[in-house]
Amino acid sequence: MERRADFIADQLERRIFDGTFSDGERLDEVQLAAQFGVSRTPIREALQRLTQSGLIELIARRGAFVRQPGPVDLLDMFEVMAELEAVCARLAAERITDAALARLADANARCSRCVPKGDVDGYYRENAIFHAIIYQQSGNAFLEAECLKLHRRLQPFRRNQLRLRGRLAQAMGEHEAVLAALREGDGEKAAATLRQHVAVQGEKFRIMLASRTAAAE
Amino acid sequence: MERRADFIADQLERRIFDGTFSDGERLDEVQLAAQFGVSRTPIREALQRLTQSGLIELIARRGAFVRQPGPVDLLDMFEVMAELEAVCARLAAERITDAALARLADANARCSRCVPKGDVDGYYRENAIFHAIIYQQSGNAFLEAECLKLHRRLQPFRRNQLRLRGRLAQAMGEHEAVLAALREGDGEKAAATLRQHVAVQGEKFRIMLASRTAAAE
DNA sequence: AAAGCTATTCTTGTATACAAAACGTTGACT
DNA sequence: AGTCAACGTTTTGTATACAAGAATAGCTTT
Repeated sequence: MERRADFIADQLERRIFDGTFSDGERLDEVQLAAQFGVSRTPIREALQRLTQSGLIELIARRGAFVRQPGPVDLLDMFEVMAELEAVCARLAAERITDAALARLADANARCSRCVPKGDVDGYYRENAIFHAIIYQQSGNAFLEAECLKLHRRLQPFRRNQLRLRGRLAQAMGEHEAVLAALREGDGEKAAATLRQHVAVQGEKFRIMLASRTAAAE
Repeated sequence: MERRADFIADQLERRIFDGTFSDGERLDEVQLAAQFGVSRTPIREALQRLTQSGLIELIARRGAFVRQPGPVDLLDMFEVMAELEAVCARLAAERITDAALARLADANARCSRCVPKGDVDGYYRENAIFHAIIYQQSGNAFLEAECLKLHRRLQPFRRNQLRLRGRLAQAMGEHEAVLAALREGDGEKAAATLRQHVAVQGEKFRIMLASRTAAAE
């Protein structure tokens, strides 16, 4: 919306993602205002924008508190992401165009070229394109928007997952399987494959949760 | 968040829903401020809150514009609602408690008592509870929250649908089928039944869209 | 007379000043 | 000494004042 509030919201979002702000921390308006060299007004607008993404919780007359998702939250979010992508795949299987299939194959090819180089950043970029094409080809603009929103929100937590040994190659195989199912127009197969592909990324947090609850006993 | 901004956001939301503000209309800040007897500040905060629900589009240095969803948008949203509820049902089939099954049966019983009386409001209230229990029993708090958000957003468009002849009785039957599937722990059956139950509500807008495109040719 | 440019005005974006509520601290009372 | 209450401080919520960009209208020019 506004120039400065927009910029500030982006900056704050980045700092929440990279852990500069820890969970539960209260963000002081005047302090942030001084830090950005602006008044409290654009700070407050930025904070409101961030509640929208769920990164911040705004409690009346108490202030803005950083809301870092815990393992349980992340597990839930990955589960929903997996289901939403599965829906996209199922719908796309019937609605996808030949041109889009070609673009999917392209993104996949560029993806696989990154694997031997160990180019995680490059892989991640092309991977995002691959998924975005499937969202779009669902033919449902609302679904597409929701998927992009959640994908973006989970981004920082998914990157770590990609660095695990052998995960890149495995993911490539899953991409190929999804593409093949879409080519065949087999919606259920595409959905199941993509659901599993995404659900795997949540496993890390399931393990983290399991070890934590075990330690608490 | 804030007392007045919160109230104002609710009021504006109501006016958008009931059609007081038409699609594309620009909302003047000073005019609204005068109308509510407050300054521009809480008005601006309320408007920001409404962008979050997608009811308003905020364009930089141009103002706030009402975004009434068209038939295409509604069709997409109902499709996503159907899929999300299907996911809830599938997950709930494995995770639901006996107590929750009893509450579902209760809500259903209260629902069916409203049908012969033609009590649409009562039906709608109990119907919302029925669906909310299924969201909750998915065991996924994030999914539950997303479902509640979308359900709430679609509320004004669903009510009209309920007034169609025979729809209430038909919907009751679908509720019973979902409950039965959940009792059996048959996730796929519960998902398919609930998906269809919700998808029917989007049909009205598909017809509206079809007649509109036909008229344009 | 029409088109383009400029100036004025209207509206949004930001800063500051003020009000009210919540928190912490200190003091009095039991 | 402990607890509760009142006061002061800090911080959020709201109002108003100011700045900057966008729309519009009027003027000039061709």
